[in-house]
Amino acid sequence: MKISTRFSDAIHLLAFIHIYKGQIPLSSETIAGSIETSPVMVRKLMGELRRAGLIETTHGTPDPKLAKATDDISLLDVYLAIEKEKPLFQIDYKTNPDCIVGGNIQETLKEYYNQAEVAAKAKLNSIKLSDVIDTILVKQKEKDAFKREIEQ
Amino acid sequence: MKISTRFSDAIHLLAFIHIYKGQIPLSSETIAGSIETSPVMVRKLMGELRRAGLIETTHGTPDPKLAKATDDISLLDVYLAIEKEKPLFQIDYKTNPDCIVGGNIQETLKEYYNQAEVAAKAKLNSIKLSDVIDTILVKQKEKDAFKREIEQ
DNA sequence: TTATTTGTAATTTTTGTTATTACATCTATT
DNA sequence: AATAGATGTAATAACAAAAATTACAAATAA
Repeated sequence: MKISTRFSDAIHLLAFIHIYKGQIPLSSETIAGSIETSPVMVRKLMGELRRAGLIETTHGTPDPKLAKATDDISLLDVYLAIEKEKPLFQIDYKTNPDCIVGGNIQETLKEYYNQAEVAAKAKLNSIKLSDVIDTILVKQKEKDAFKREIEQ
Repeated sequence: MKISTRFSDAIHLLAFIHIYKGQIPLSSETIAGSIETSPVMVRKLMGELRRAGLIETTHGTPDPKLAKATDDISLLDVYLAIEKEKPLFQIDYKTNPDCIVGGNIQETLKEYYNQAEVAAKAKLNSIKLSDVIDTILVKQKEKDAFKREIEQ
């Protein structure tokens, strides 16, 4: 199949809206240009973020807004908006039920996988969109400073 | 993102070897019957587990052995043997480098994603193959007891 | 030396992801 | 109110990674 970057793209989208709001028109076309994906994909992601209460959009108007402060949106909020109930670690449910291992491995791993998944989610919940945006802006400043340096 | 069922199947394989060792011949055919996959897949997984030092096999002989005690093999050991460097959360590397967001999102998310990944891995490292096997055996005993009950 | 099995490579099949096409619906402007 | 430009969504095609299959050399054990 193909590896999904939807979570990564959704964070990109939110940061983009916050950083470029008021600067350029925020159409799905414009946003898609930054993510380098299709406008349809952007609109689909925005639909999921809207239903999760993270952004507000108006039908027909290219002007999405964040529905909350950037320090009130965690990466877990975004993850859940996009990935929903999808487990982080995939369990093989097609095993031989008549075997001691095949018949009990699912229930067993479900417990242990969940512990690891919760640990990751707790960490995602501690990271806010504001952290991501701050880091992006710092990295950009560093790039600009280095660029000026080698130009002299 | 997301992990295939190979991780799940590898744990299955190790538990199967431990539980059925000496009881039945442990050919890739037999093991594949419990996982409900192909013998070739089993041999591939066994190859990776062998190279990671978790099992010992002999070419031509259907008799794999665990290379360590079951409480000395953690789920993280198995995960790393199978998934190697593969990140738990996928970053979209194809974004517009001329955009502030598109040009810095990868480096930014790499840091934060890694924090979440480490949290999950630390938890996986605390769970041992012995825990998995104990849980499987307890669940089987419970099944057997319940089955006897409704038969009377 | 023969049957069985492992170890691997190469190829095909399967399946989830992304891209594309199409269009109804809404907004804003004239 | 008519038009241009946008969103929201469904349906379909194209694509890419995983799993299954096929094939066979090399090793073991009888």
